[in-house]
Amino acid sequence: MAGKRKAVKPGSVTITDLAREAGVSKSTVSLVLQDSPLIRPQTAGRVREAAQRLGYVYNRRAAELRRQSSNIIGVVINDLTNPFFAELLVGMERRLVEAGYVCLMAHTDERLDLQDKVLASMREHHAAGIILCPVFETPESVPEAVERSGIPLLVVVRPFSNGRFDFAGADNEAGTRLATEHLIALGHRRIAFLGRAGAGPVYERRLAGYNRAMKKHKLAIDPQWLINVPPTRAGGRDGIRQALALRNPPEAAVCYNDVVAFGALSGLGERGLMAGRDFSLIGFDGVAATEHSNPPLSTIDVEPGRLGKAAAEILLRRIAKPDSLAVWYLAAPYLIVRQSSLKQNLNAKAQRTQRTQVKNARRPKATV
Amino acid sequence: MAGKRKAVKPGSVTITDLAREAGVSKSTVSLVLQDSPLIRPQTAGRVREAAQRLGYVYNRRAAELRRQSSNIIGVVINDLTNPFFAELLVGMERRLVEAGYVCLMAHTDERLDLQDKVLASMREHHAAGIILCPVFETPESVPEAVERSGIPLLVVVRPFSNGRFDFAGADNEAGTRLATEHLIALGHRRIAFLGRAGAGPVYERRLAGYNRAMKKHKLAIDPQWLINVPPTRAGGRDGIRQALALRNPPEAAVCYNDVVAFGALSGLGERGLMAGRDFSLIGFDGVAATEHSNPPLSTIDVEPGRLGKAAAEILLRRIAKPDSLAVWYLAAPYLIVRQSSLKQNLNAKAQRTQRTQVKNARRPKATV
DNA sequence: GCGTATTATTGGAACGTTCCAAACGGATGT
DNA sequence: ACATCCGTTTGGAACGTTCCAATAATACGC
Repeated sequence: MAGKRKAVKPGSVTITDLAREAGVSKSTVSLVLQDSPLIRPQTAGRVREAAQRLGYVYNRRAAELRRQSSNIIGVVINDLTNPFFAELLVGMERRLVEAGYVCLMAHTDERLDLQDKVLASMREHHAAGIILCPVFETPESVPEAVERSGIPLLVVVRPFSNGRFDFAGADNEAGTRLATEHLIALGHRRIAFLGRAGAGPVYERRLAGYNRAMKKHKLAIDPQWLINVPPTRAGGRDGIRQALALRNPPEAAVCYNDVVAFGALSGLGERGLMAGRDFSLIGFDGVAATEHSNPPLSTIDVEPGRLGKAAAEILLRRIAKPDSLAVWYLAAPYLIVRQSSLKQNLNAKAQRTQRTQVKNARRPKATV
Repeated sequence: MAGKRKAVKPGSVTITDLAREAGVSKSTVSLVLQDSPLIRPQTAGRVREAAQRLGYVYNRRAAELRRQSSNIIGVVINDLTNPFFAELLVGMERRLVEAGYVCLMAHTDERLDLQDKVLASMREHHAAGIILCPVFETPESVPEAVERSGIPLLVVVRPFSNGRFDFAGADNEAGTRLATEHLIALGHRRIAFLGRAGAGPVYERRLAGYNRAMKKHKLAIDPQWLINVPPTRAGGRDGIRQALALRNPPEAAVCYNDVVAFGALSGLGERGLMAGRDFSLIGFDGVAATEHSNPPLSTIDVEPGRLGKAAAEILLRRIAKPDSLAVWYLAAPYLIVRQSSLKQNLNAKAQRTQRTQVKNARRPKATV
């Protein structure tokens, strides 16, 4: 009884086969497949039964060709290895499939040529929309080309100076300002900043937040504290090594992101030092792993998963009404204090309490 | 001169437009687009020029409809948040785009209903192949349905008992055997195993390796050392807490995977303990982050990225010849010793040397 | 019974490609 | 002058859907 009648030649059973099997026209079958109320339930039943019997699978590409539509969203990410992006992607993807889309994922590895290639590919697939986290130094012509091809585009994380494109990211400057103020509030004065200088707008804003907070509290910045390392774990470790080797070493550091901070934790460890006791460290992004690093990492949380979801939603909105004004979404970051930035190590229970308090206390809504 | 002639109505310029513009037939245009040697270079030039001028973009879905082909590979992952899967995915994706494919990524979050949904979706898109990391408790009917629909299928990481499907994974038992032997060689006798019991074949094999090694060295296993926690960071932390609270506490632990081990590092830290000095810890997977945790984590490396690449290659091979025999690929894991599993903390330089030695010494090829 | 709504169904032309078979123009051979 | 062949080019029928316009079937009012 169940599905063996016709030896199922792969993908070969079509709407016309169903029509023949159910004794109706292919138009009718088509209407049934879209649950049209026009069809008498009885006939619909017959058709569905036939579909079951023949093992029919809907040919979406044929349908989309005809309808000039698509349920594919292209997502271009540059470094999935960074948990921030992984969590971002998961957030997006979840929301997108919920809305009936499917996500064509591409990884650029910070390579411009790859990015061009995958974007072209997505155009050829007539993606219904594209979410792009551009590689460093992406010329504006790239998003412009996407836009010109008529595909709704959302830029994430790294903004273009040109505000014409929808954008979703975090308020980086506010974030590092919070981070730096936190370290200052702990009594630190000699605070370093670890990151890759000149690495685009994100770095700039984060550095600016740090500068701003330092200036506000009239703290001089020794230029040596601006430690220039790649935004990787290895970079973080090297950065902390450099920092400790200075004649005028810092006693705390705000890190470009959580990954750098993890590296820094490791770098402290190899010197027998412990963040939160011998040095204060704070990360940026709020990836899940911060909660269980050794020690747990204070961070500026932008809720990557939530940001991804928001990004997806903005794109969906844009697809629904292509001509509305560009939106510029900035997630408001908040501070999470954990053991990596405590003047002295309290016992575990006390720390936990403090964390929750902070987290609940200031948890602003994201602003649009 | 460059591309502004016709106001580009999105996606609207077709092969027929090019034909008109270049004064040839659409058949000719089609041949040009596929670099057919049949066409006189001169005419080809004219066509290409026209394409440039009109901003033509190839409509892959139309072509694929006609040719009954596809360059889409579906990739179903259950937990991108685990860096192992992220690295696996990156490895696959890189290889796939290199081969001219594009990757339809879906995240199942261990939910069977979602998995069904995305697999159906991939079938509708007529994916050229599917890479599936099945959620726990996936019934065999699921891969069978995929297979029946004629789409080449590769199962990764979690095997089905039925060996009919192509599979790529790691030699889990050998891995934990290595891990356990390493801890034993360090002089440990009371060794725990941290993981989620009953969580499918991967857990079983890994546990088996541990058991085997213990038995081989005639070490009794206190049942309490089999600590049952979810395979997450929080699980690892809880696991180590439980372990330390035992009347007969272990002095070392092999962890189900690196993520669990990271949690365990954190759990040790909150007790003021340090892996490699007060306790020995080893992970499994070899994710990049192990190199820069605090302290750096000993692990059983299966090279996730390389495994992903291998998986992609197997699938590509299967697509090329659909009727060849099923292949069962097991990456041979190897031991990486880092600070988390040293009897006492040597100084940093000595440790580094030891690590590299071990790494170079035994780095077996993967077996097919 | 007959027009007339109303409800269900259907034929067939699209959508943008590919690719077969056929045709074209010119050179070559006889 | 004709057949033949080669290198190029082309018409048009697919591929599996959707959807408009048109038709068929049924119900309704009179």
